[in-house]
Amino acid sequence: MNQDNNQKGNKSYKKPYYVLDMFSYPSGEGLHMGHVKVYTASDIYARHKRMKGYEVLHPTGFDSFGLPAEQYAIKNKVNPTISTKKNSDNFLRQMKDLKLSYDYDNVTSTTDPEFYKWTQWIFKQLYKKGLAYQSHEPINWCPSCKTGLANEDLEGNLCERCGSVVEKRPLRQWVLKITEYADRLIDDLDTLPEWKDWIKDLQRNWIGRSEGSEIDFKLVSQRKDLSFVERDSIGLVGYGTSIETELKNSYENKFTIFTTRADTLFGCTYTVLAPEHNLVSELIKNNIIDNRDEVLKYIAETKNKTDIDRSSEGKEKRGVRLEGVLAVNPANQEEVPVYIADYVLPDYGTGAIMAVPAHDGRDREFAEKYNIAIKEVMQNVSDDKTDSSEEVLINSEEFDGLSSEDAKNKITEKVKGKVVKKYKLRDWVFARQRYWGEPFPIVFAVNEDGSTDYNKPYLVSDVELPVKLPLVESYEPTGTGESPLADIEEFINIYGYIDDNNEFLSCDKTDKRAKIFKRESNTMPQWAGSSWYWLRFLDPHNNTEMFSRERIEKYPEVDIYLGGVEHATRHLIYGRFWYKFLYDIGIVPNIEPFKRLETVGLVLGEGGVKMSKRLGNIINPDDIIREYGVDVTRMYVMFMSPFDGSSAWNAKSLSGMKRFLDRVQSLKNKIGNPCKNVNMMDQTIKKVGEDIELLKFNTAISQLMIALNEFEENGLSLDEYQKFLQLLAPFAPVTFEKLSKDYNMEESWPEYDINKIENNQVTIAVQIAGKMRGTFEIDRDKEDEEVVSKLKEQDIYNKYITSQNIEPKKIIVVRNKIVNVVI
RNA sequence: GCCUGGGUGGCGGAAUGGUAGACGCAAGAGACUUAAAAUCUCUCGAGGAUUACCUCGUGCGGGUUCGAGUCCCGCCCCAGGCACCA
Repeated sequence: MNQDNNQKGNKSYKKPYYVLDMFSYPSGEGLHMGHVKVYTASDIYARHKRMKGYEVLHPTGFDSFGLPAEQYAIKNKVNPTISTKKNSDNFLRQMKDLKLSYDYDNVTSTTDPEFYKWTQWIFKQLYKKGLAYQSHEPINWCPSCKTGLANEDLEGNLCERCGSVVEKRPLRQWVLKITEYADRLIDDLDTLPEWKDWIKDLQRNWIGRSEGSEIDFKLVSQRKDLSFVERDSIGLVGYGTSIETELKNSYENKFTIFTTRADTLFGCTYTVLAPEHNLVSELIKNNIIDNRDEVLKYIAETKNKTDIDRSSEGKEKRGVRLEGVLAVNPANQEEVPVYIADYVLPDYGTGAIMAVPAHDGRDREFAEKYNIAIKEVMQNVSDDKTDSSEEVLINSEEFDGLSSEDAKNKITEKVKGKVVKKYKLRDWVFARQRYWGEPFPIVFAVNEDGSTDYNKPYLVSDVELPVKLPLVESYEPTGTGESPLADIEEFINIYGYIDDNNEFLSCDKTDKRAKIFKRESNTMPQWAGSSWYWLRFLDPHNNTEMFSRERIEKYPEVDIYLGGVEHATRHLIYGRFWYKFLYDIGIVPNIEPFKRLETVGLVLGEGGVKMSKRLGNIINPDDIIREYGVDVTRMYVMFMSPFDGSSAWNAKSLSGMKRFLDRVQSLKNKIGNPCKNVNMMDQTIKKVGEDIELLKFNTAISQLMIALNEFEENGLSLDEYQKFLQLLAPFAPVTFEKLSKDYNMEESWPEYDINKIENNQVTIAVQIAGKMRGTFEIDRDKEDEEVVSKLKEQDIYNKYITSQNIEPKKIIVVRNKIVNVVI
């Protein structure tokens, strides 16, 4: 409350405040009820802040790159620019219908070249800092969308957008090194006290940091013929010599495992490599494995298995032993078998594990299946057997009795391992083989034979930004893993030269310096624009800078950011990553972009099911506004549940809100003497203001209803009437405008008198033996003794205590609230 | 399996450890009306007494406390996220 007092005193200075809601993808369907809920909430919040004297920045715009527009374009042969414009205009029309108080003069869109110029510029900076690189590793390929996808775009093993099973496909990609920011993305969550803990958990979980050790295991060959020779060397003359020679040259190698439980190293009874592990193919190539065919068969099976196949097998752990080799446990030099198994993932940790079946459930399951030894090395010393944190080492001589944590370090040190951190988060696959996205500011040199030399990329000079998307006739992806842009000769082939900054500048073909280059044909993913859009919102018409210094200093961070939870692990991680990067290169002043984050709950269809086209239960905001008016629509959506809760649409409840606003219209007739209940207005001002701050719009509205009930019954003064209208204004702007115009009212938030909030009389509840028995009235803040003596005058006390000849053991008085008689 | 969030009337939902069910919807009764709609008044957790009283009641079982929807322990169920992460 205290920080809100800035409207007093210096009138000319208004404290800046940035209220942002997640901008929308302008679909052909128009706004849905979910939009109405978030946007109305942020609008009420913004209006309230404005009334309290803040200089509120409340912008909107569109995230208009993306597949649906492109698919529409493919089908109808129209450039997505056109359909996108049409849809955005419809969205804006609806937003205005809803009386959302955005700054409509500064609406911008990610597809605006003046916008994506800066998206390209940021990419350039990432590239310059070594945070953008090309990769040919197998990536997730959606055969239906015909494009590569980031891990974040998958649901299980399915394309998040179309539900197709994705394949792994090696494809040239641009990748951003988000993993380099993984620690900061986790650690800096601690600097965000206004974020909900569960959202932070979601992000931590997604990034998935685990701290552990990397330990080398020696791999030695153990040819079957060795044991054969040893057994038979006495008898088989002439055969032994050659084998001995071969043994001397025998294969020796090593591999690195990752573990978070280095303390259990002594309990390792086998090791597992991912079937895809490089060492496995090397062993096969060098003919070290005795059961080569079996191993190859298993590897092939793994390749063909999708994640769905695997889980349908109940995640039973299967694997194949690599016959002929053994791994040496560096802690005790024990030789243990080596397996390959698909429960070890190639792209996490080092793709190899030490298995400790005694202390890991998965390893135990596997060991039991293949009859591998299980060796206990930890003992629980806690009284509470469920507390696994109090384990000490046993069976290791050297380290006996050490606690788990100490043992991790000591053992890692002993075996010359490394303490390392690993993440689930992968680098961000930042290229799509599609038309409707930001082109990369990249060209490639051309080989003598005319082919593109992808090893020689050059950044396009700033003066040539934006690299504009060309107009094309066909938007269909090639399907060969290239974007449709690859076929547009006029776009792809470009003459120019490399300037002093080692950047590409185009020039005329006839220019002496002119050489042919080829443009990058991939485009950026839809997440690119949304990773920084709120910064462009500061200054969308600035055609020389991303935003002016003055603007970023005024609004260095978003004060409150409202949107859907579904963005917690993608947009909000990408956005934080880019913002941190921009901080590192001195563009923005903070380490975190969003000071307070609030997530909206779902608006479900009647009966509590999701609204969907298939079920035909979609409620169209336009229809509701037409039938009931804007204010009823806004207030009903706010009243139906708390902001972060989800609840079902109920057409009948909607008419209750209409009743409320109708009654407000006729409240004017009750103006006269001040309300008998002198506290009502002040209580309401306090409650509504506080609830808006907490986004508890449902209880704010209920307080307005309580006030209305009171005023209808007991009348109200003109002053009370005007204050009531002001409180209503952020919720029901149309009603406010209509009713306030007779009074020449200022649109400011009324103040309350804290001394008037509380009644002089309070109701004390009487509890006898812990049960409620009645109440009595007494002056506020009376001493406990007075409360007790008043209590003893009560009939209820007589009935339960005096007349029963009971002597209370104790009487507990809670000031202004309750007395409890303990008997 | 792991991590979150949640479970309160017929429904949406209120309750800094202090009168459970605010506010609203639906339902019932009544008033107005030729009638209906709208509007207004009253009732509305369950059971029993039927005047103003008692008993039970916030997913289940324990516990802490003068007092628990709220805190602790153990379960069950629902929703979301992650998912063989070593």
